[in-house]
Amino acid sequence: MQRKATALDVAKRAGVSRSAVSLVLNGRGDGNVAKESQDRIRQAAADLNYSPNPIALSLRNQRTRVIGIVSDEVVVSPFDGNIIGGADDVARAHGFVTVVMDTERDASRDESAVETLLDRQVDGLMYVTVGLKPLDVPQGMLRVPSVLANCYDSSPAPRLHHVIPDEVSGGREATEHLLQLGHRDIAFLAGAATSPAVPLRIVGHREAMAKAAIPVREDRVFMAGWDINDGFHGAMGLLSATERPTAIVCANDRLAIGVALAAARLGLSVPRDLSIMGYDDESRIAATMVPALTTMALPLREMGAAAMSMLLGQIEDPARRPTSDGSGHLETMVPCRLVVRESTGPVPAL
Amino acid sequence: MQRKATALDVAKRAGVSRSAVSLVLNGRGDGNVAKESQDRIRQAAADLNYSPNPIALSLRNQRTRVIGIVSDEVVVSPFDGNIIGGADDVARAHGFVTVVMDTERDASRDESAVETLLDRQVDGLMYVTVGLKPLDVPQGMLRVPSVLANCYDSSPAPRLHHVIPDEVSGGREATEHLLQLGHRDIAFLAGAATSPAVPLRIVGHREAMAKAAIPVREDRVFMAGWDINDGFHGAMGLLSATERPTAIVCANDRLAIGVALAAARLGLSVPRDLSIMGYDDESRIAATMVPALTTMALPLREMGAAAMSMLLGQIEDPARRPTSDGSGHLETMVPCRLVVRESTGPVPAL
DNA sequence: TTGAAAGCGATACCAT
DNA sequence: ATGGTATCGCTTTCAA
Repeated sequence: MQRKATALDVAKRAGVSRSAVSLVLNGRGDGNVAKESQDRIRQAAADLNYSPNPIALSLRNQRTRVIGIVSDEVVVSPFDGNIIGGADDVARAHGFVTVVMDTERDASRDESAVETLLDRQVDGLMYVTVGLKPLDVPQGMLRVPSVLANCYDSSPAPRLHHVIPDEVSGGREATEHLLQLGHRDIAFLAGAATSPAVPLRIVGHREAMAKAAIPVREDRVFMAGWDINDGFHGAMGLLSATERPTAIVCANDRLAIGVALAAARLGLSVPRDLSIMGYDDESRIAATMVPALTTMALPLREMGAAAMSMLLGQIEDPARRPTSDGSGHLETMVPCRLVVRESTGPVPAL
Repeated sequence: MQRKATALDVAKRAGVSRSAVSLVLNGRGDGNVAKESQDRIRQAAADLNYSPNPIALSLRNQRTRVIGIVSDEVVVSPFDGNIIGGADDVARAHGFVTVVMDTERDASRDESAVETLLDRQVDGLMYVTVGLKPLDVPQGMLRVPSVLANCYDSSPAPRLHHVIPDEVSGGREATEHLLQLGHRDIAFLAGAATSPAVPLRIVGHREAMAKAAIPVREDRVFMAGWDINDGFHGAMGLLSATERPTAIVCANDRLAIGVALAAARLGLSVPRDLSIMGYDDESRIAATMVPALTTMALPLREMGAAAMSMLLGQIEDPARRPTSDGSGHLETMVPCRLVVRESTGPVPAL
């Protein structure tokens, strides 16, 4: 592997000095360097396939064009992977590179991940979580421009901008979809109590029911958990009763799988006898379920992109960083998206 | 954010020169610097919370301690995420950081991802794929130490070391597990034809059947696809026939979900009437299925760790890089791991 | 219009 | 034993 061409090589070939090369290649040639020299320099650079050494640039400019991303569990999750994908797209488009450190659900690794990244001189930081949650913001994040994606500063006076999904309207629109199909007895399997998304979605559900003037039966709304077996057991309880709901909204697509399993075991046909809604639009799951799952898609890519745009904005214009006086608008809320497939249908005739 | 301490700051505080600081902090103090000065230097470094600037180090040493990882689709996959997790663990333990670029299934982005990474002066490269596959190795990977994880050089004379799972024994052991439970009529839903893992697992299946002296019915082994609906339709065909298999091996856990759905719809109880095996041990799926899935776990973390160890070895000792004469052992095969849960059981009595 | 020189932070060689 | 100096590759200021 022969050494890459440096600015000096280009200068020699063009018969000028390094400074001239630098000026021209950075668009500040006009008025400083003779038109003719400019051409020679550009030609030489092209010949040698020159591009400046980013390491040297970083050292010189004190900016690395690297964004550090800390994630609580990307590497095992199809979810926030998409947030990172959206963020990375935006970063790449601006000539930045992302370095992600995953703490694998071990919050005690947060600080050290941030320090490692800071040590590497990242220009900005982003913290991404799989599920919506309050975050005990690592100290280091306050030292450089930073944003939060799918989580929010848990301190009394939030200091960082965050981007989160609009869970209330997500819950509301899910229920509204079912309402429009004529359902009146709708159950809501709401995930696990630890997630702040849960109460928000329930609020949305209640709003929709209230608007339709339908009372919410308390035994129809409960925390089930997040996994297939949770959905299964929740549904078995709901569906074995003499009076069973005609539709079930699940807090994620895996719960919906459990519900579908339960329905099949009980001889119920979906969506003829029972409508099922998922949440997340999990890739490789929702679209290929049998029947294909109607679900509420989380706007993960958009969230990642929005968070990164916000961050890059702060980096290039430090004035945009949130002020410590707690003023200003620190929240971006992205709407969820209803995806209608085949697991929901008209309410069965009585 | 006040500036970080530099070697010069430490030198001043200790009343010595930068060189002395460098020597001492790199363990080459003895014989060069007075014991007393050494102590003062170490003390000063601790006081100032000094650590060398990695950017400056990179420029100076021409090594960045950054490993570039190109992945074909991590960000949407719970699978190779684990490979990367395993790789990252090892890298971190050696003071390296990983930068991953995901091409999101667009092979035309391979070269540019590699170039971006190379441009950033990574010390080594790793290419990771979700499923086993031959790889058209990006040119750039030949310019620095590189390894392949879950894929292999498709060229006639492989130039890069690769780490892959032992699919043949995976297929064999899956079938053997069922054989031990007394099953004789075993179906094999084998994924999609495009994956090289498919024929390998089938070979394993046939080996196991042959060893048990059971003829393989050709209508019992076929490519179904990789998704839930594929498993469902495959199983509906298999299970609606008058003579149905007592066990089905699936090429992944999502297929197994489809099979379970079909079984439930047909009123078949698992594992009483039908045993189902998955493959992958996909997180959040296999362990929480109803019933919990017996499955063949892919050794993803181990593969990532093995690949990274290999790579770091090559970086610190270039002599270990594969020679272009095609000699040497370029393959590391990692065994799969049977995980027995509840979806498999004794063959039903006739 | 051009080139020489300083500096970003660290290491290694070479005098002293 | 110690400190001065060149070097890594680049940008920027300043003199010519």
